[in-house]
Amino acid sequence: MKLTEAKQQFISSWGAFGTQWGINRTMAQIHALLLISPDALTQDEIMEQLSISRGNVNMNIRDLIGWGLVERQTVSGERKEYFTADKDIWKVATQIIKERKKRELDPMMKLLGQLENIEGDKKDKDIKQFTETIKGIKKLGGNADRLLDLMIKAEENWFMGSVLKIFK
Amino acid sequence: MKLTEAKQQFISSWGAFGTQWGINRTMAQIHALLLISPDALTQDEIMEQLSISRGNVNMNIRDLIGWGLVERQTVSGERKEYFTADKDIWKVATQIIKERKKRELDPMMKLLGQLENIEGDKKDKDIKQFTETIKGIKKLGGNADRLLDLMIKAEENWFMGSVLKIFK
DNA sequence: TACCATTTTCAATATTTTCTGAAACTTTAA
DNA sequence: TTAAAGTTTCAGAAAATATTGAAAATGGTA
Repeated sequence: MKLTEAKQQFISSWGAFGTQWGINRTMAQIHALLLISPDALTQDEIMEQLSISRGNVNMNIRDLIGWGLVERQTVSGERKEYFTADKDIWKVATQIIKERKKRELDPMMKLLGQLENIEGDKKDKDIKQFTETIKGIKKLGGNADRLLDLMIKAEENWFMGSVLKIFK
Repeated sequence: MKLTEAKQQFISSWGAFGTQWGINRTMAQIHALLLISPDALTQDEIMEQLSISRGNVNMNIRDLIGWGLVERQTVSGERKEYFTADKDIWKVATQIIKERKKRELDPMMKLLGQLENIEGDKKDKDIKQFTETIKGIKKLGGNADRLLDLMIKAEENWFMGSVLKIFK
């Protein structure tokens, strides 16, 4: 397969993949483009390569920076800004986990904590089922939380090595 | 907190949570409702409790069944259909993992396999970066795949126990 | 200061996704 | 059969999201 074609496919699939995970298609595509670009790119280059507007590039880049996935670079003597993505996929993954945990899991755990104590007869089957469901989700969430923290802190080799070794 | 209020909050937050993960808000809400309902519910009860249309309930229930998260029940002598969700949260989680893996990770791995071999000079920096990025994602995907398979097959206690023990 | 290159913002627009509701269909029973 | 009770479908409407593009803001230079 030719590089140009492969690039196209990768960027477009990565965008579609992102959509399924609640990530803006363009944001995923910009990230994909930066992941496969050896050098930093300018807004104009991104606009051109993905055929999207300046405003769109600007907003999505800003989000990607907020996710800690993209960095702004300036070349001394130039006014223009360049953008790069960290190419270490393990770091990319842990960064995404870190952010989603902070943005989604943490607030959810907080909510569950508030919903744990319900007024009324503990024997009532509605109350019982509600409380048990909340408790169950909270427990799973807590475990996930610890597992993800472990991943965030771990080195890829150490983590994957240790965990997958459990198989044997 | 009163049960009615807590239910409302849980359902609405679960819906919002789902949205962020690329899951239809209503589908997540129906699932939440069934998770906290001790008895199976009919389409009409779901319509009423969530204030949504019959068509909406029907389609999302169908999807939930497709995800293996909800079951159809019939009571002998009655024409009506009842729906329940498995209340075991670990099973719910593994079922979701299983489905997402099948629907998303597997196709992605297949695509990456196709993008691995690019025609042209292996020394060219564009080709090099592209190939390395693809390789990196593929490796991470493979590890995730094995880890998730492990989770799917494991008992909660065994899995969480073994993995989290690595800490110590 | 004025000027140019570049970035940022955001109202308007376009696109995608979800939801409704009524018609068509199915099943059961008299 | 026919009817009643329930389910499914899907075209069109509504809502949610993403995108554009041009004006405003910013930064650097002479």
